[in-house]
Amino acid sequence: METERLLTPGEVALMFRVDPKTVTRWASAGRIGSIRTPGGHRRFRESEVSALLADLTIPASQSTA
Amino acid sequence: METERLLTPGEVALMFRVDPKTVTRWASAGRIGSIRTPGGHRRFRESEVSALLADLTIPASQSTA
DNA sequence: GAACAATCGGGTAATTAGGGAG
DNA sequence: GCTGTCCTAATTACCCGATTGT
Repeated sequence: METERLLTPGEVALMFRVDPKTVTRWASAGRIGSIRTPGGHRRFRESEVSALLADLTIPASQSTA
Repeated sequence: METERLLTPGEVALMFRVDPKTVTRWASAGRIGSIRTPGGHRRFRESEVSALLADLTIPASQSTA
């Protein structure tokens, strides 16, 4: 089995440079998949977060011509 | 975990001494790389911004010779 | 059981996005 | 062509006290 690395809201917040509450809001809005602990805290799949971050990343168009 | 430092439009605007709107236009024009949050807000790589800022900073030719 | 940091939930200000006219 | 300002709507950030995780 492959051990999927899980990230906390704080970790994801650091990656996107947003508030942990914002990450929670994304999960509530269904913009990102989340896993809840028995206590109600959210965890996020590292692969999904990385993919989302990469997908939303727009490189600069080099126009040094 | 290696986390790339990201900057908000407002922070970049302060660095360049321009309006945040102008920074947004640079991103739209592809003149600077950008990362969008799932909510649509932009974030910028600190390293890229610094490099661009340094590139625009033309040091007065040292005429010490 | 106790302590600490982080996350939970809800509510309110600040920032940002997008279009338009100067 | 580029930038700063005005507008409205959406998103995000910080406030609180209570619960969860380590």
